[in-house]
Amino acid sequence: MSQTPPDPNFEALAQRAASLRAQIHEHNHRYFVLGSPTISDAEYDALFDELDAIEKTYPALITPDSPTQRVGSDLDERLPKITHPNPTLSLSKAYTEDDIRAWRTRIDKVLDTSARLGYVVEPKFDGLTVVLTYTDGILTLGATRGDGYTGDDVTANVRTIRTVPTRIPVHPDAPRPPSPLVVRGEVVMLKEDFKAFQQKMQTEGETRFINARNTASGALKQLDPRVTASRPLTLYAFEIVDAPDDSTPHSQWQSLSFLRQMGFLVSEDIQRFDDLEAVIAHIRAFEARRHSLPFEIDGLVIKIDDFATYNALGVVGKNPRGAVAYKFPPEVVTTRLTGVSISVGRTGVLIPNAELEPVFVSGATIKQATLNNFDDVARKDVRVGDRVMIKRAGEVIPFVIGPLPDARTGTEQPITPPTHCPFCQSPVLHEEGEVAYYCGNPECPERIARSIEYFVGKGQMDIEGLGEKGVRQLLEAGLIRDEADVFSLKPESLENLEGYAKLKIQNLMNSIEAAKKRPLDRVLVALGIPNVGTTVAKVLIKHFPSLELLMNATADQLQTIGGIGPSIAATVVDWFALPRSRSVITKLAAAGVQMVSTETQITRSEALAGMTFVLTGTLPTLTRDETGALIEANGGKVSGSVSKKTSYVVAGESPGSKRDKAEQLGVPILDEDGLKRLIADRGGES
DNA sequence: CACCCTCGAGTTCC
DNA sequence: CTCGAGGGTG
Repeated sequence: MSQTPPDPNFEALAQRAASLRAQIHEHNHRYFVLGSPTISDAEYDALFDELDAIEKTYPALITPDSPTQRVGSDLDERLPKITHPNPTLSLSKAYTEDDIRAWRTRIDKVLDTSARLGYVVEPKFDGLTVVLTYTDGILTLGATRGDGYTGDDVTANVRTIRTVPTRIPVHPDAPRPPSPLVVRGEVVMLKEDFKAFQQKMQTEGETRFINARNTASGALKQLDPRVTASRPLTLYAFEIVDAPDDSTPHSQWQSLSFLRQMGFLVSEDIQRFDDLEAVIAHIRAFEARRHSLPFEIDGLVIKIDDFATYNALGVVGKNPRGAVAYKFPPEVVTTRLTGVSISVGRTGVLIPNAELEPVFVSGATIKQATLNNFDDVARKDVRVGDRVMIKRAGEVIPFVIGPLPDARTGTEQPITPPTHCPFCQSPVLHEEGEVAYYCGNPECPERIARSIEYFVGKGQMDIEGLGEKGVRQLLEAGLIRDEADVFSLKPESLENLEGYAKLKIQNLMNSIEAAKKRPLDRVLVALGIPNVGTTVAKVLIKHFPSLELLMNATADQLQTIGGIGPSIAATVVDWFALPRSRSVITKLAAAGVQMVSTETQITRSEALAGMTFVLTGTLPTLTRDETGALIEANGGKVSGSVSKKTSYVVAGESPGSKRDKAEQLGVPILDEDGLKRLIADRGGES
């Protein structure tokens, strides 16, 4: 060992280490004792790793009480303690592919061999590790991992978990179990179970259950096993800790089948590889589908398969050398809710938006997230100033999971629905039993801006070159006041506007001209009548093939149409009764916008008549719109959600949850070719 | 009246 | 993509 050279930063690092130790101690206390953490697991890990790194560089800075010197504890003083004869060690962590390769290189040094090694890759469950002891096949002890050496005795609680065999073998013809048999497993709450449980508790006014892991942990540590029994826990077995030598497998991969034979639930998402690069490729692929797993994971564990080799590798510090835990980049982080802004949609609904201290999650810096509605805010009890947990739902849309109430200082401000529209000051409306709060003023400038944005948007009038910014600009310049004014824009008046060059103006004019020929059902959608989207608009136009006719229809007449109930009928009639609506329609007609249905419904065949399709993912050659048009042209229907009634799901590259749902319900799945073949087989046209 | 299916509306970042 | 709510059905 060489002498550590003096470092000008030594003082600063010593201070930093002390501060990290204090922070980690506090968070340990909050997490393990109070059960209410104020930072996310990933942030905790980051603090820990930073301290660990400092101490590795300057071992002189290690103090006996440093959190790095012991394995984290989750002991609960109310429960009886047991001592583990075979302590559970923690695994060294890897955050990058190179970390994994480095792990392999360290192995080579120790073994002094480049022999081919087998690897088993398992999900790293985000739950609680428990140790189960069986004597003559009877479950005699169930204990939490605790700090690895000492755990809580939760035998009675563990027995209530359905996937824990209390007596093995489960099947009479299976081999007799060795005795004693000590098995390690992970107690988790499956995502689906957690969701259902959370919902159930919410209806009973309990909103504390924020994440599956903490809920599972709480459930397992109940003093009354009946409470545990009422919570949907699942145990996955993943390791044989101890058993008489001659009777058990000699590799991890074989132990997993052995555990299955004994009647334990073992995850199906475990694989074995002979090559480290294959392991890495697997990890990369796995990360993409981690969300379609039934349980939460925060990474993958890679183990050397062969026990003899694994044991020969020994232990360094508190980590076995034969395994490594690869951690996914964090997906749940905490940040501060600095404020709430209110937006008004074109329908008048007021939506609270969270303003966040910028934070990096799942590949992007988030500084804003929707809070959906005020019911949600009240249910979660989020307040301005709170530290909140954030994730990106489906990897994309930022989502506020909930506050960390224990991090409050007392200065946080509750969020209440406004009594007046922030844009036009008119009183806010709220129907009893409904979630939404409305600005009821159809002339509200913000609502009008939103309506026009929607009107020119894609899928409606589809005027290219005119987006949100452009609409606001035109409104401010006084060039438009409503939807119809878009059609009377003059090239000359645009010239003075910032950002409008000759070519851009020309393109915009062409686009506006083209919009006059949109089919009537699209015009109807564009008008933005509440509850009238593509489907409803099509139905309405079919029965009332001109705006003139539709405008004069009564609610009773509308209700006779299938799919139109009292609610839609009322909103349609009400909307046409508004002076603003009538004026817009008159102006549109005057501007030359198509106001009658040309009704040359280009149904080329009835090949798909009576069938409903749901689209997900990206197809190789057709766009989403083209696929939909193709299906409709052949008499089929396109729907947004998968159900038992769905005939086919058409899935392309990187499909979403709909594909999984289809598999669940047994709905057949087609690719693009499959769809084309189906149409051709039934005499349709592509 | 309680379900299930379907639709509509709004959603972030770059 | 997800939620809330409308419409229809048993």
